Amino acid sequence: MARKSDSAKRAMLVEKALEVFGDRGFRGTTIKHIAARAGIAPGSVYTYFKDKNALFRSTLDEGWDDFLASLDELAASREPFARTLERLLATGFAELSKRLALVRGIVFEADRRDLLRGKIDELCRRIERIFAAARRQGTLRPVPDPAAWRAMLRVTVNGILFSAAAAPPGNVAGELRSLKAAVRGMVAARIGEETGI
Amino acid sequence: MARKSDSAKRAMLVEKALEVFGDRGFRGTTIKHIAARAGIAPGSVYTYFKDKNALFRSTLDEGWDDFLASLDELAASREPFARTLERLLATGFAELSKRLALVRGIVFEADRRDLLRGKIDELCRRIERIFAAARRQGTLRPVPDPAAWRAMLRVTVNGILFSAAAAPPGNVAGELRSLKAAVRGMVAARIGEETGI
Amino acid sequence: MARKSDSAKRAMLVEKALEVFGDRGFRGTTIKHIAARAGIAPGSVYTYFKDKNALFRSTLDEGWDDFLASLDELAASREPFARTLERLLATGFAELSKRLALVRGIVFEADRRDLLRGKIDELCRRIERIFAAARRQGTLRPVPDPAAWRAMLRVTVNGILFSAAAAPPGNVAGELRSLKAAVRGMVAARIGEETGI
Amino acid sequence: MARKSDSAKRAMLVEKALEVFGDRGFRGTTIKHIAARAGIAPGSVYTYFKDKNALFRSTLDEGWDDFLASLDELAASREPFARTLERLLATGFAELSKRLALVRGIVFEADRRDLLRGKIDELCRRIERIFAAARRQGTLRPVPDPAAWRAMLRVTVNGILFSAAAAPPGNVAGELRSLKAAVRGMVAARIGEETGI
DNA sequence: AATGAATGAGGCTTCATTCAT
DNA sequence: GATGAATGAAGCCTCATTCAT
Repeated sequence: MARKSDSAKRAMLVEKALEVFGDRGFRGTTIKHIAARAGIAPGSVYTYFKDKNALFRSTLDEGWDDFLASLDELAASREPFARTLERLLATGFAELSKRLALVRGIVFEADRRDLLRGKIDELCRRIERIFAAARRQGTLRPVPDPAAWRAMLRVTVNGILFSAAAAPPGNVAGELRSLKAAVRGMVAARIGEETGI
Repeated sequence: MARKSDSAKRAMLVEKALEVFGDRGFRGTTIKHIAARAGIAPGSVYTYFKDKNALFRSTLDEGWDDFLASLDELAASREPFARTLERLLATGFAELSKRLALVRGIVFEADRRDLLRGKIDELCRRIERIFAAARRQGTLRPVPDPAAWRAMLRVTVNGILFSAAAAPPGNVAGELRSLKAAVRGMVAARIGEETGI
Repeated sequence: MARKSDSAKRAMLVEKALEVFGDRGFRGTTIKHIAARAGIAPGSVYTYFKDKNALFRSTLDEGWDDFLASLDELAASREPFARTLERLLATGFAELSKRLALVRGIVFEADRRDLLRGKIDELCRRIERIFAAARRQGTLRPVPDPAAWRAMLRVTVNGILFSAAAAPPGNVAGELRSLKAAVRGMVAARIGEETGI
Repeated sequence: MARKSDSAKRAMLVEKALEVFGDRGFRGTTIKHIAARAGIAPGSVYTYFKDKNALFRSTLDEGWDDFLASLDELAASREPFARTLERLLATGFAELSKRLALVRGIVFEADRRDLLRGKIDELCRRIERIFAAARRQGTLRPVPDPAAWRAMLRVTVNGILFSAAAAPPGNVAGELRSLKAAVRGMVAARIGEETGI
């Protein structure tokens, strides 16, 4: 074989691409930008991806899948729901911090609203699943109007993602911290009711 | 002074530009698109705006100012806060519906996060003012932690705007309705507490 | 209106494009080549043609149509066929000389054999029509096997076109002259028989 | 000397390259296409050929030489010319069928008119030689104007090659058959005269 | 002021060729 | 010798902007 075996290079490329897409959006990003960031020649990008679109898609899909997977571990436990919630917040915001570029990539794409909605729907479904598990296990009370509940969830999730995506580069950590506090506050009250505590 | 017809044409141009920017984003929109929508020649755009950026900025600034202005009338009244809130929702969502393109223009621009944050901060400040007025007038209880309250407000506002911006073109009205219901639900509980009713 | 009215410029562009396509073939020709030959900027080509393909098609179609039209005047006369034939040769070779680039454009395109066959079929049909008219008017005898006759016509037409297209740039005129003489010789014998003289 | 396996691989490469060049023309063919067809890596092509041009040249030269060689056997016999002619047609069209890709490669290359003319001149010379031999042996009458005769030959040969090269992929065999019939018809008459039969 | 053709920089992508393995 | 990833020049095309009319 020639040179390195290089699925590592593909991964590296995805990672770098994600950074640039996150910074500049799809249209604002050029193949040259990405290649420069990855330290390769522009043409080499096409060794790994059919075109700019495929690279973008792979970038989002793969990152988002990892993101979602990180949430699934939370669904199984039997602990009091307040603990599950705390872990959800911890994991969610840790991931958010790690994948901020990804979230920006997802969030800021006027052209691709479907992609965007799809991704966020996936995320909401995962979170719902965590709550549903807790309800099945009796650690959380059922809600009277599931559709309304789901709508609220979506507004909140969108609010978090969008707020995070828009955070000023200089103070991302601070923003995320205050965001997390706010969300904890928002949810705490409602969950308080729902758990009947 | 420019003749009346000129300023009318400028306004028309802003309006049409807003539609296109809302549909396709900044980079996805060409001067030709806008000119065609406005029924003028591409070159004529430059009679009214220095360049594409200036047009975009004017478009957002002016539309957003109108949006904000529509909220200010709500700050002055002495009615029970539940009523003010209802009017806020009514006005807010009516405007959202009317200015969806604007919101999309604001929301989907990775390059311009500052612009975006600025606009949304303005909006949050207006809404805060409405609440503050109600608190001064005693129709709403004070909050214990204003910073946390402000953070929650921002998450919610972002959530609404982003959800609205991402609504599928075919069913915007439906989405906005369910969004409004969700928000009413979210706020109702907290306000219920806060108003002490 | 802006600048010149410019359907003249389109025609000029077609003409220059034809030269370059004729010299270098479709793939060997770049938009830059054509633009340089026409004295305009590369981007300006796209004012008149959607893309390189459209330019190529227009180039061939329009030139070929003119070519064919020049032959149609020959079909109507009642003179002895030897005279018609002479005029056909005169016109045909004059046009061939004038449109050599076009013929090269038609002839040398591996990718586009259909286009090529189509064009040449059109041409053969025109020539057949001239012969058919002469047969109807009794200035030429009928042929026993029209299909075979048509096949021969096609071989001859292809032979002429291809020979002309392949002529060395330095001595096109000489080649065409000797080609014409050869064709006259080839046809004379057969026509001699067919006319019964 | 290169090992046997090497020269076999080179030959195989030439053969496959010919197919692809014949299908897609010089510019339309990529080294990758050829390598894939030959079942080797793109880089390996450069072990056998300096560059794409050299491969193309070798491809045509070698194939064409074989083609020409197949005609030379016809020049020596003492049979009546009608028989020689029949064998010429048989061999010629059999070879044409076998080497259609080659002929297409030769025919459709606007850039390389010299190459093309050279090849076809070689071919015409071989055919002339066959006729000349027959004339020397008295099985065919001399022609009064050899230059004119040569010109006719060239038109006919070009016509055949070009018609064959342009044949629709779906019906090559049929086209060649009808082409052969046409040529037989064309030549028969003249030869009839020339042989005095 | 309005027009829209013209411009040319810049983006995406292809592909002949090289060269580390 | 073989491989195929890497390279980067070069091609097509878009589009913000200019400017002659």
